[in-house]
Amino acid sequence: MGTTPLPRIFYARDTLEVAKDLLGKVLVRSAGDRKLAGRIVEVEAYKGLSDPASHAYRGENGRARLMFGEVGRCYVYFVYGNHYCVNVVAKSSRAKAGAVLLRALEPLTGVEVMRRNRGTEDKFRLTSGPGRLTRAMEIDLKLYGTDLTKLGSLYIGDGGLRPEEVIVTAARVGVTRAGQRPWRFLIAGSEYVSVSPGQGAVSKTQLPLKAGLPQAKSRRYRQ
DNA sequence: GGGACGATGTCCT
DNA sequence: GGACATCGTCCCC
Repeated sequence: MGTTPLPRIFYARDTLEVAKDLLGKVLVRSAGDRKLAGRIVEVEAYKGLSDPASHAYRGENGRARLMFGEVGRCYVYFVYGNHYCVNVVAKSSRAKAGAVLLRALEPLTGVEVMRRNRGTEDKFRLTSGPGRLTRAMEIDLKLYGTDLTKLGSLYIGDGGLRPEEVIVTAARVGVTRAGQRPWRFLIAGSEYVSVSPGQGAVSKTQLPLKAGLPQAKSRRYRQ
């Protein structure tokens, strides 16, 4: 699992569909002789020109230009003077721009390096948040524009949901410019998500999530 | 050219 | 629950 990069056609579909299908896939960071990897458990979709919360909302300018280009590349940006966030460009052929923000991972490979990078031993907090996961995985602006469909310093490998896993749909986090659009998707019951739907930050004792939350159909991407 | 603020995380109370 | 770190962008002088 996670050794073959997803092909470009995976990303050439509706942004919301790609977002949901990215759950369970594996983000891989190769840095020198090190390999860091984590399973994607939480994402958010940003729909370009029709989405006031998207950096692409104001048009094809500056850093956002990338979201109007080739799908399957990564859009990295810097926020709050402290953190990097990583997105994947994904959109149907009709859409002008679109991207999926990676919000949380389940650490798989290189956990000790991630602990060092994050300065904490708590495995549930190493990669449970967009800023945390980039810190753990050593992702910054140098990787802006990296082609994630090629075996390289950063790519997304195959994988999928386990049969019992269900996708939960929720409002996006930290978004102030668009009304509450239910464009956040996470794996129900994962102990590695950032913010549980309708609650504050996730702590170990609040988990696992159980049924009763609004849900989207669980589905698998066919290789 | 400058000021406000953000797709956040951490520490403190 | 709230302050604040800290800087790239955007938007409006």
